[in-house]
Amino acid sequence: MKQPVASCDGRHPHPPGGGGPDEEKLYDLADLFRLFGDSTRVRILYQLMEGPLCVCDIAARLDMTQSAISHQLRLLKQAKLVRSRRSGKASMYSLADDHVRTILDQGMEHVCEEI
Amino acid sequence: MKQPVASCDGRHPHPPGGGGPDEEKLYDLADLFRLFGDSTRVRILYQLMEGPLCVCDIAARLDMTQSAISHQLRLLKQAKLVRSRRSGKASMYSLADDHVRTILDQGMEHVCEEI
DNA sequence: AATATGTATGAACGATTGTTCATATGAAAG
DNA sequence: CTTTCATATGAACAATCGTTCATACATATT
Repeated sequence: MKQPVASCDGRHPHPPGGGGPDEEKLYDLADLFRLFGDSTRVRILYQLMEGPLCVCDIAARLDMTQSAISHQLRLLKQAKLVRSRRSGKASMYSLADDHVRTILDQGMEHVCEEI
Repeated sequence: MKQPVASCDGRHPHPPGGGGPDEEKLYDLADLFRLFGDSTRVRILYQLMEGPLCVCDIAARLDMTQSAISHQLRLLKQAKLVRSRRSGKASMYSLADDHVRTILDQGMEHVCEEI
């Protein structure tokens, strides 16, 4: 199902073979967006924009179970969208970098303009 | 399950009630990203970045059935990410606006940097 | 009108996903 | 060590999703 080559230099309209641009990277791109494509995860990320939070605080703010939040945080962490550090018996989570903010902002901008 | 209020002015850390920022808009945001969260749709959009295409051409380029592509195009059109115009018996699809390009570029940038 | 070509769509099916439940792991307090 | 509090995780289940198949609709050609 997957096509072969890919790179990230850009600048290659459609390589003679005809697959399309950056074929393989497109799957990574979809994987990235898929993580932002769930309301629970988006709400978690937005909570973290205000600063680090532990799991139970996020769960409380979102009125969801600790388990549900923890599962989603695991996905976000795997994708390096959030970081975590132990603090006593709590785990403090925070946004991994400004990329996350940028992507959320861009998306929110689009949703709000909504021609 | 859904929380009440929302707006898009930004600038309100967390309204006293305690839901979070822009509660309702966050669902729209997730819905938007969800559309970018599928490799078929992302590949379609990338093909359209090079210019308008009819359904069967997209299907051919992506080596998928016409039906599969048509179904996805319907979703993309509903979300106003693509436009379509009839041209003879073919339907020509194109990106709806530059927002789509921006979001794809932003995402691709992140995937390519990938710290 | 009949045929051919391109597109749209409903139903069905398999696969993926998000939540819950139960339980395990980790860390601090008694 | 035992208990308590916070977090992590595997299994299971319902819901959602993407593709296929069959078929309907639309436009052009003969």
